[in-house]
Amino acid sequence: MTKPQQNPMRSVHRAFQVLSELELAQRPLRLTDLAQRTGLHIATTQRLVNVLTEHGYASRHSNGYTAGPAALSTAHAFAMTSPVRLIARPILEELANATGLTASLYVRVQNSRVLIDRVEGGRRPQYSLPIGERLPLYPGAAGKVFLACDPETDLDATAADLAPVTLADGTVLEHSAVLADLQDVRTRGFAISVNERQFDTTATAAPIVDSAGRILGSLGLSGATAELRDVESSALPSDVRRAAQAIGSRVPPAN
Amino acid sequence: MTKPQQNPMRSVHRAFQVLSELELAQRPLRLTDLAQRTGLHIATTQRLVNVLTEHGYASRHSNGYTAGPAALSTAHAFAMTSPVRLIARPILEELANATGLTASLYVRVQNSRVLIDRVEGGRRPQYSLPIGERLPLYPGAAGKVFLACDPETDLDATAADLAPVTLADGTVLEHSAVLADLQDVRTRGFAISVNERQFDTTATAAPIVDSAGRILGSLGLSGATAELRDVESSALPSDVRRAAQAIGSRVPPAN
DNA sequence: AAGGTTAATATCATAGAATGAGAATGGCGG
DNA sequence: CCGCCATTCTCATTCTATGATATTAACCTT
Repeated sequence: MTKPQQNPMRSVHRAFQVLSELELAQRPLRLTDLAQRTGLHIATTQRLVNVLTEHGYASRHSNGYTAGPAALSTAHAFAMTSPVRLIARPILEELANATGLTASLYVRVQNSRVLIDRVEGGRRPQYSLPIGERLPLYPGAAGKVFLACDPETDLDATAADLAPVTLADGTVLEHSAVLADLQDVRTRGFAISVNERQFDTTATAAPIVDSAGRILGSLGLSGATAELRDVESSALPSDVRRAAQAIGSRVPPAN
Repeated sequence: MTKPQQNPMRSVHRAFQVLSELELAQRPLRLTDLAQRTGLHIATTQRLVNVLTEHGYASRHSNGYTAGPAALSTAHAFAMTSPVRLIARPILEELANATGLTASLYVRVQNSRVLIDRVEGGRRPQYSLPIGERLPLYPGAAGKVFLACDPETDLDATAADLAPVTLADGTVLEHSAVLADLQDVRTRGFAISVNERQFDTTATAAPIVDSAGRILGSLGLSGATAELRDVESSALPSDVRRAAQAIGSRVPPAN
């Protein structure tokens, strides 16, 4: 998606561009497809996927290339070493136990968020392991937080980029609605979403900020909309906000 | 570890070299450390790790760099699309249910194996999620299979590279012992390990081979040594072998 | 706090790697 | 058996990647 068409480290950037397409496709891609999607010359694409494959980040199959197993081991290393994740873990458990809801930890990667860790709250068992899932920044409480709570972000421009957005309940948000939403999140320091990204799911989220003011992640708490009719007036948002602050204060600042 | 110091795609190779060190270290590394470990110039290392960070495959913290969250989402994509994994899943469950043991699926990445999927058998609950763990090829049943069952591999040279090896029970294997072991695995078509990599763990494993004879992975079944005193004479090895063949026969050949 | 030390980033000329056009090979399906 | 599509190879040109050095920033010691 991102096309860093600048000079420096071009081939490396392109390698990750290819990898990103493999990840995005969620199905095997033929070399030609890859070349088309990335906009690179076939020969170039070929050399890049060969390197990716050699290192295990891509795999070749009968019907094309997919992401490779090396990503799994790198992900494992990340999970074992990420300070935010390690610090947040017990707090996720605490939140999930206390509320019976699902506690989730996201970090931002470029223009999306990635689910880093999750503790399911109670009843309904979890069938799929969505950890590692990549989601958009806008619809969804935990995503909005990244946009709204980053002082660097120009909310107006961002809203313009995003709009119009269609939510899971069918609502369509225009520029002004998105902007108002983001501004609201920014001033309140937390976000609430009702049936935004997933129908019948309500969530509240708050930013995890280090002492230097950088956003390290987003802490979300979600459950069935039916069970959360009174989120706005409940203590949940401030609970989440407090928990997020607790995490942030324990993570040493990046520099 | 691998140093592809050839000309083509040098910078991309180096990028993965850096990433590999980050993964291996399992702790934050400072830029200088990274440069030393990879043998690259500091300036070069810096540019590479910046690109990695920009794409989310590395993260910067107060005390150095670690692997980054993008690896998680790529890993997720891999898990959702890998044919071997998808095909093997039900068979892992079946094996684990039938035997009460732990069924594991590994694939090879360069000179190591990565745990792709696992179904725990019965009693003892699993505390850590070791999926993604990177292990050596030699000690351990599931690893040996990759070396022994690949007709391309020169067992004698491989044994020479490996020896001497110290097992978890303290045994030290010299060249001849390793060679004999590998040859045995090759002729029998499955491997057995007792207290080799983990003390008090016994395992048996067989290669997953596609119709073209390429090794796609390794299927292992493991449990406490005490419960598996009679593996050699039991039906387990051939059960595993049969299951591995079943998987292999359902995966379309790579080309 | 201030000075000394180490780490991270910027600058720049040169070498050589990366690129893309096209040709050649290899597989697959008809 | 033949033609088609995907992949791999070849090669000259250009621009990117490199590494020595200089600069800035962070850190720790006292």
